[in-house]
Amino acid sequence: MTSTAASAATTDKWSAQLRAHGRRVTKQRLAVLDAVDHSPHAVADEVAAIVRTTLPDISLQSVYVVLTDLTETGMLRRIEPPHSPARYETRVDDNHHHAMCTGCGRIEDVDCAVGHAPCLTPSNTHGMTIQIADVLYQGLCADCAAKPAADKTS
Amino acid sequence: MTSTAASAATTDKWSAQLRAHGRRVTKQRLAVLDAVDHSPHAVADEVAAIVRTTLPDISLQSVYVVLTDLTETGMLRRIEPPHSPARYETRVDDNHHHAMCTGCGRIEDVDCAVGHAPCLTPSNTHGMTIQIADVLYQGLCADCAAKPAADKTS
DNA sequence: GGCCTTATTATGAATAAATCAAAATAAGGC
DNA sequence: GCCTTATTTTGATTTATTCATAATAAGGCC
Repeated sequence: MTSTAASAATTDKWSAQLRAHGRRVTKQRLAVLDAVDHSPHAVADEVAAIVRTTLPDISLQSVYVVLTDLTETGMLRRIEPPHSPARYETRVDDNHHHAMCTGCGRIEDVDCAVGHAPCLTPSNTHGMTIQIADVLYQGLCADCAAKPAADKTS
Repeated sequence: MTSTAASAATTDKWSAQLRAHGRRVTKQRLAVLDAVDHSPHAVADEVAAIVRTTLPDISLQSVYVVLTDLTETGMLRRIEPPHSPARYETRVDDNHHHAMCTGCGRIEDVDCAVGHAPCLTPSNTHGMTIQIADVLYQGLCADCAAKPAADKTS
């Protein structure tokens, strides 16, 4: 019989990765990984809400602990957009970036412009060894552009 | 006789810009603009400390109000790096980006890689009209690379 | 130069996000 | 199944920021 929420296959994948990072496999970690995987760019609150569908009594603090730990191992990626609490996603190590709508706040994944991480080779880094380049595009999504002032029904 | 802290010339420049944005010219705004101009990437706390050398009784909240308002007019640019409160700078409208040292947290300006805003034309924006592209490089600065574990004097 | 309107600033409290320390629990090796 | 130690829980705490309201001052006008 399969596990409660996630398919056995994905659960196995997470378990293997957790072990590879020297972490124990717990239902909390699996539930958080599953939640973030199915709801990319979710904030801690939202992750907690999803996790509670399988673990009703988990506290927000515990979710924070797990999210922080998984981010440190590299299994999760944390995005910190302006005017929004931190968001999390399972898509890591593929150098993709993000676009945030200034209207509704929605966040979408955006692949790197040139494909091979052009932003990792800036002109002048003041002697810094660049390890990560996070790009955040901001603009108006198609929906918000269609109804620029829908809230002001004159 | 010149004004207290800033040169008359820069003060005049800020004043003109404030008026152009329909804002009144106040000593608080001038002091904040001057502080941010001389200490780029300063956080609100630091801006308040600098401003207090000329306006000793200004409260942190007032500094926040001014910073927020000036950011809305576009006279200041707000940077929100991970694991740091918001930072401010007077360099606006020149499409430059930032590099943050993962060791010491220092932030440096970085001009755009290709010069003409390559990051403004990503491959797939899901129908979004991109207005801004903020790039944050993270890596180890020369100083921190030189002494990787200076705190652990074993 | 002084007055008046209205923007701006000050004040104090409140909120949201995230972290921390210590106690309770459970994973996984034996 | 037991024991060690990682993990989770709990509750309090911190930090960054915002909000509502009252006090103040900028700049146009006479």
